[in-house]
Amino acid sequence: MTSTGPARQASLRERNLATVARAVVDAPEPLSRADVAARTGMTRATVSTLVDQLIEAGLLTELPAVSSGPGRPAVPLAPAARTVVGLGLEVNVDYLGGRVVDLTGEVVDEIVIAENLRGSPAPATLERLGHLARDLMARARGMRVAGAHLALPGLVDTRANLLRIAPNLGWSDVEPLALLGLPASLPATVGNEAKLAALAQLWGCPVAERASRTFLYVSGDVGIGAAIVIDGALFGGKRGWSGELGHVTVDPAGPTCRCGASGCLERYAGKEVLVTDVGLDIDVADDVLVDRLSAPDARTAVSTAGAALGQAMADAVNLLDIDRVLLGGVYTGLVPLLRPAITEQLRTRVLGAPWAPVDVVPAPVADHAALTGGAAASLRAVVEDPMPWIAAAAG
Amino acid sequence: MTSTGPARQASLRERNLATVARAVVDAPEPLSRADVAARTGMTRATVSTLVDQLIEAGLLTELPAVSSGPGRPAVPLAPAARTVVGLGLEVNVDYLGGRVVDLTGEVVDEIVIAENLRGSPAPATLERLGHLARDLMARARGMRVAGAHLALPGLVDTRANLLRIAPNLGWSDVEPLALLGLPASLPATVGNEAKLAALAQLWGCPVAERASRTFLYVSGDVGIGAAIVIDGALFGGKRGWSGELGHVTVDPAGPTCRCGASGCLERYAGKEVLVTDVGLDIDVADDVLVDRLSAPDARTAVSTAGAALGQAMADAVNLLDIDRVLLGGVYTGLVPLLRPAITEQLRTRVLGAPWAPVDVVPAPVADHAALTGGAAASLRAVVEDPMPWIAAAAG
DNA sequence: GATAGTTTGTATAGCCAATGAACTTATTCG
DNA sequence: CGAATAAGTTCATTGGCTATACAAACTATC
Repeated sequence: MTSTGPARQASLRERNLATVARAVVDAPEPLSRADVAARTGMTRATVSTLVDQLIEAGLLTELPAVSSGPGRPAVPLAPAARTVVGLGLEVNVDYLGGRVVDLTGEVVDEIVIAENLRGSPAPATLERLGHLARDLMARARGMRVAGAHLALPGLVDTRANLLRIAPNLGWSDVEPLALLGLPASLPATVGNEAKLAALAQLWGCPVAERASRTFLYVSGDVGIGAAIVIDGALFGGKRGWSGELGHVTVDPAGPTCRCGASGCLERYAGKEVLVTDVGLDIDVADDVLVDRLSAPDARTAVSTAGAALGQAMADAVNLLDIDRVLLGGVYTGLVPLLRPAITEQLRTRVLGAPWAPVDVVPAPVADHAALTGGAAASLRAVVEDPMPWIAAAAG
Repeated sequence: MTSTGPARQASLRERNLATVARAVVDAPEPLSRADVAARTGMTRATVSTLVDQLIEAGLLTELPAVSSGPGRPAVPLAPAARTVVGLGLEVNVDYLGGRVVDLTGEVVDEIVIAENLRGSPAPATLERLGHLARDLMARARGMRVAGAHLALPGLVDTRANLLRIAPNLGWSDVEPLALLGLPASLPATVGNEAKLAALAQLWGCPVAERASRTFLYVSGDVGIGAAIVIDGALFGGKRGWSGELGHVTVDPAGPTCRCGASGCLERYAGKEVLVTDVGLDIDVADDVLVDRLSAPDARTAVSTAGAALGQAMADAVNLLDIDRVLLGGVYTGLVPLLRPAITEQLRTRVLGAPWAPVDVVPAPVADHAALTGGAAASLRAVVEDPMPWIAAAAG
């Protein structure tokens, strides 16, 4: 209730350090101190001291100076490689794994174990993942791990780091962090798989490829999750349960869903429906499914799913006023097939469509995006608040 | 793209002034300087200088000291009455008007003209409203008008202050601010009626009655608009077109909507449908309609509308993770009638419902809420950034 | 009814961080 | 080689918050 805290002198430092760090990390190409000053409006003197601190803390590095034109050549700055890293973890129906990413966005290390985890025992599986995570951390010796984010396919209470229910894993009411057994000093949180994957689209790839800062990310798998990103910020809702697109009603008279309601999107466009429509097994690889759905006799299956997806998306767009949708998960490869039906729905059902059509594109980061997103989220926290790292480096 | 600006020393002042102003304005009862210090974490010395400036600027006042218990009696602080005011304006299908509100939340003055404005000519009507607004400003001589917000029932591009389309007025592509002819020095914006009404729920009533800071406000009239408020901030979407709940699809095979799509919520729970269901005219007063819908023979009409409303709300809640819905407009009085059908839908369709049921309550501010909300929005801007007012008072 | 006790509000010295202007450094161009 | 140019650094100055001490205004008690 009580607004934001007081602004002390130290707050100035905090904010300006973050501003400088952001400027360098988010820049498409290396900036000099002078560039940063011009871009942020600070004086070169201020930027200089801040940059020095960020270098000292291991968050930025100086690249070799290159001279172009008259004047003293600029010293280009870039995020430091392999000094501070983030750890992304995930358990999903068909694999479990971890990925280590550094501030440059490079994947430093990863372990991914493909395996069917439907109905696996939560404690044992999470203990295995914890072991895997500790292995990764041991292999990252010399680098400081900023934090870990665990992605799970289900309803995660982000305030309590509690998994309420993950229907496809068959898990419910799990406290995953306790079972992982990570060092207590490591900031760790649990998040929904789709939301962390969305963050990967925002930060987890080279700057040029990054998604615009406002979009809806839709992740198709057995369940259909979504994440809402507005102006570079994830919109999680009150408990982090936003984006349950899979249970938006497509037709109230439709088939019953696992969730107990009727006519949910999942029953029209979920992976289970897609595979059975074309006579495949749920464990089929995504590219095989895409191939099979490209065949002429799969056209009605595809257009039915696309229409349902488009209808649900239209509802979301009408509620949220978003003009860009990224399709991830199984849908990534299906974009060309699904797009006609989707855009038709968006065109007719979105009230604002005449003035700004909605873009539907495949998600740029596809490969285990939630792992990258989880790692990137930890790193983002460092960029947004570098002060603790300065203090630690000085101490 | 380029992050936030630099933090100068002056930024500290700006932020702390805002923090103090917020603390006093949002407090349920008057706070002393010492209270503010304790609550914000600043020192009494700092708070003292800041409070003095805010008093000087006419934003706060000292109330007579009351002594209770030992020690020097505290001087209670409160928002100043009738010094700075906000102006809310609105054109809707059945009236046009303006309202002047001060920092205490009191309505200082208002002019409301009940009148059927469907199909009225936009330029003439807005010029009339402009005249009315100038009258109100003249009558508020001695008070400083912080800003004006015009509420319109339609798609408003909040970045360009452009009305794209207001189907119920029959207006399209209007630039309302130019037609109002307000003084150029007055900050003025145009907004959607439902969104400004939602802001009234947040700020426009005595603190105790204020809605919690996260809710969905649904305004039922001919159209059905909604506004999403998360943590005290309106979620407008990219252009301010969020909350088009009236065009969420209830049944893709349903009747055709004015918007061209089929089965929109508006066709099940809009006022037009409600009145024709019970044989009334569209111009009927809201309380007459409520009375008529309370009759036993209106039960199916009510439950059909409630179920549709509940289904659309469930979609919204699944996407947004909000656990409180305020019903405004015609719906305010219908809450007891509609609630059973609505909550049934929410209970079965909202994925998170087992862990946190959704509250459905009538909106606390009902009477021309958009007027109050528009005025309150201007005042909120003053509270959130008092610095310019300090400077003006000093100069 | 004077005095101790308590809390509010104000004054003053000190500190921290950003500024601006001058200065140094490193390059290109003529 | 020197003039021009731009990057980065140094340093006195300024603004704003903190801490500490102090003045003010009240209650409670002997």
